[in-house]
Amino acid sequence: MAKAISTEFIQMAARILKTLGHPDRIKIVEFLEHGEKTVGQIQREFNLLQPVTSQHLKVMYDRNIVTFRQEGTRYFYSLANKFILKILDCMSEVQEKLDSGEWDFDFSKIENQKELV
Amino acid sequence: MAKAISTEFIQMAARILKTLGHPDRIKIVEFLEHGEKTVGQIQREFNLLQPVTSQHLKVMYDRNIVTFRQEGTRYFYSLANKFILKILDCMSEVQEKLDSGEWDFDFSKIENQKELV
DNA sequence: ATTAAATATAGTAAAAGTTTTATATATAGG
DNA sequence: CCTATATATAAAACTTTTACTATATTTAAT
Repeated sequence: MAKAISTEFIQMAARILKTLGHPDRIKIVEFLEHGEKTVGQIQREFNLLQPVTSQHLKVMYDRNIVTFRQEGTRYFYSLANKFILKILDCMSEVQEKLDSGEWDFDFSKIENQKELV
Repeated sequence: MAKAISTEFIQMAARILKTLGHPDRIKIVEFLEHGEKTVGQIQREFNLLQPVTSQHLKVMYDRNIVTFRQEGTRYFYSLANKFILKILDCMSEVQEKLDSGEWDFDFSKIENQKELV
């Protein structure tokens, strides 16, 4: 059983989880695990529109998920902290368990859902 | 470096992360780690309104984060899968690192933020 | 100077999430 | 049967996200 989590930390964690709660952004963050990438590389990798890519990156920058350095006209983005790495580890660990059949999820309820409330 | 994450899994993970990206819901889920709880227990623990509590639980039920059993007029909620436990572990691990000073975050950017886009 | 490339920013409409207040449902107890 | 308790559901107002289109900014190259 893990130790209880403090209030300030919860606020921050909620922000980060919420922000990562978007398929594009999970993909981007996972891509960045392989090293820093330019906006163009990210955009092409996932077939995103340029402004969408920039916007995702901006949101993640504002929430301390990614950081960047500029080189000429290029912006190289990379992961901003180790929490993100932990979450990525967590996700791939879970996926392994699912793939191996060790764990099983019932996704039936969460398919094709739009609004919930 | 973790293994790449599959598309279907990403969809599901995004849903779960997004849903957990709310302070009340992180607290609730962490509370449920200690064992099943009734709506009333949760509500009192965190000083939430009853409908708010029910709604959080409904959203989390719909997204396969919690499950419940009914006993008379009481509903006992509990965690629905191990992914959630992993995420909780991940969070408390990160908090430990922060507490111990081993890791350091810069939260300056994310304080008092409302809209980002 | 002019143009092209890379990226950011702005604006807006639509969708989703949140909060609050009110009400309904179901079960247990008298 | 009647009432109280526990919880769910509904509806409305509000806030935040998302997606899209258009435009601005900056740097590099000619």
